[in-house]
Amino acid sequence: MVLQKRLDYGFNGYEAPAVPRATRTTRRRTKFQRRVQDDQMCAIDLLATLAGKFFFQDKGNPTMPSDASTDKDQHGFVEGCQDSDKPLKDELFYKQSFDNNHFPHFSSQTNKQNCPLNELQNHEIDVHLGNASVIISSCSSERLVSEKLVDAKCPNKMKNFTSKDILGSSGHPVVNCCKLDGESKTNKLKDKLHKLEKVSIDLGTKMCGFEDPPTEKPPTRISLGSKAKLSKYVDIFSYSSLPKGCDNVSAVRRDDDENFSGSTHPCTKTKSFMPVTGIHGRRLRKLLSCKYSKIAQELKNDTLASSDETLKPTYSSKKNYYKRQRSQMNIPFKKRKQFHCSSVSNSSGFIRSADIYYSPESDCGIPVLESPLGCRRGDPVNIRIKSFTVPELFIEIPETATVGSLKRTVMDAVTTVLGGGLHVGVVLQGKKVRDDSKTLLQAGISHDNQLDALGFTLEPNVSQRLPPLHASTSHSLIRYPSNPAVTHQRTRGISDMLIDHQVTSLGNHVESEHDSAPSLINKAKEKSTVDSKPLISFPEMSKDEKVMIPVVQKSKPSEILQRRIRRPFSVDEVEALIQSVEKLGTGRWRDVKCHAFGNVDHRTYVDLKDKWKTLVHTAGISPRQRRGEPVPQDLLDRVLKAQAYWSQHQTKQHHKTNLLDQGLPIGPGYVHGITA
DNA sequence: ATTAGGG
DNA sequence: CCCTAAT
Repeated sequence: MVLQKRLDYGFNGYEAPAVPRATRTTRRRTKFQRRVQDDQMCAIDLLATLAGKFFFQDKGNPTMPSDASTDKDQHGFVEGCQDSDKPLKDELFYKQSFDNNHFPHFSSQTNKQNCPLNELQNHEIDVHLGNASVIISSCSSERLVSEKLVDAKCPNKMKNFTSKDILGSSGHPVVNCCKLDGESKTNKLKDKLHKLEKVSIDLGTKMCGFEDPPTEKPPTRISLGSKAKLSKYVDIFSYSSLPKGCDNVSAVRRDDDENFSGSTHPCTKTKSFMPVTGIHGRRLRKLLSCKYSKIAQELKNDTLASSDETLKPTYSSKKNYYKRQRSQMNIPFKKRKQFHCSSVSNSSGFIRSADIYYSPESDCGIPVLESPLGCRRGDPVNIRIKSFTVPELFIEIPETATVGSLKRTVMDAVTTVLGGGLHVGVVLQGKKVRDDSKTLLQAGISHDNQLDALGFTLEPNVSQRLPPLHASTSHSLIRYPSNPAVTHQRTRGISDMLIDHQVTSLGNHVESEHDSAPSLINKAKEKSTVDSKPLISFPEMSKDEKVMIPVVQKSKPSEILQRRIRRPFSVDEVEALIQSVEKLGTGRWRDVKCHAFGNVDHRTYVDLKDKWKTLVHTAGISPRQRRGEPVPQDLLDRVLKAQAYWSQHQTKQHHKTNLLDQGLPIGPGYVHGITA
């Protein structure tokens, strides 16, 4: 995060609103806050770009010790992700083969080789469900093109998961369930299986490059048996807890413990599948952990031949991957491409989606296993969700608000929407399918149907995180005026638009004011909706589509530190500085300040010290490389001489002898010798 | 509060 | 211009 900040700042151009410099005390107090903000912004940055939106956290317990690979934690999430590819290949790529009728019958030895549980548990971290790339659309709304692939298969036997398996014959990653034996009957194993399951899902996800036009992305498929319960189906997307009363059968996990242990498990068990708490905190991590999918791609590129070989290539590409990821993280918003632009409005206003594509044949050629209940084998339903559209953020903020507050506001808005979790709704033929316990078949979602009629809705789930709008004045509505000019901009996303807005609004009024809280307008916009209980409902979208997002305002915006405006030194100032330094020497900046800039408030001794530093540097480089108002060469010469002189003479020694205290600074002989 | 340096 | 460790 620090790096990020530095990069943003650079060393050449300072950009800051001109605001009164906070007192040191204040600055100190806000230091921490600022740092947190940086991190948050970074997170948002990632959220909005890198990831997109459907990075569902699957790791059940973030704090869970990861035995063996402790370095994973030490290296941070990114590194950790990479590390996980070690066992990853083994662990994740487990696949059951179909040659056996009964899974638990392979030798435990083989099993262990193929799927060491201890390793599995080490890598259930940073798993994300599904993947999505953020599409910043030129349309009025941000698009999340998410291509998820959740190809549920339920082979009966486990086998090594080779790269081939991973990629699938079609070249698309597929998710496979895995089965373990031995300790399978223990709860511990069950947990592991759950984790494994998650991993499997994750694996099946494919990372889409930002540069890849959506249309070029391999289609993501959701293949569920007709028997799959809708609840699980939905969970895959919503990452929300299982609906109460759900069945124990799920499309994704149906073959794991149930079949394995030979017993059925109550749905409560399934809940662990989608932990709802702590999502927020782990989200960033998740975002950064897209490596799994990335790896899958790399495996592909590396043309792996055998499962054994998969390890090497993966490792070798680790660094590169890391770099790439890093660099991508640092790409400014506007640099990130967007590709899609199409949105459809829906009555609820917050949704959309869906080009669903249906494919009667399972292109992976993997048979769908039988349901846990021992039912017949169901026909797979392949659903392709081309993209999700996230409603436009509508932010309204006073012109006097600072960029910083705007950013925070946006951040809050985004986190509110994404961090609050999303509920996925299934819409069939325009009707919302509410019964989560229904099977797809029962719900009418089968390959026999025209899946055109199938749609999904994404609904923000902010009600649980935010009190009702009217509950507190600390909430403000963020709205962003949707004007055609903006919405039609291409290759720009919400953030850019917002920034632009800010720029436009504030213009040169950079020196306007310090943080001011966004106006608390339209608070009453709240409208209760019968269906969606969210306290904060989203008004119906008008044609121009806009969504009001309540945001929690920072309690003490006034304390938010602002960077001072940049004030280039004039030649006169430089000369004064040089003269003073010649006399007083370096290392006595306080005195220099008093002597040459005593009445100049905005030039602190630190500034002068910094300026001297840059002057020395400037004098040492070729004129061509200098920037800004050119400093006369003669002045630069003096700088070098003075610098050379004072570097030879300890300034402090002279300090004792000078009479500055009396207001009669006495220049060293050097000055007289040179200037006189 | 200053100073010195790295960012 | 910011941030910090040392003074």
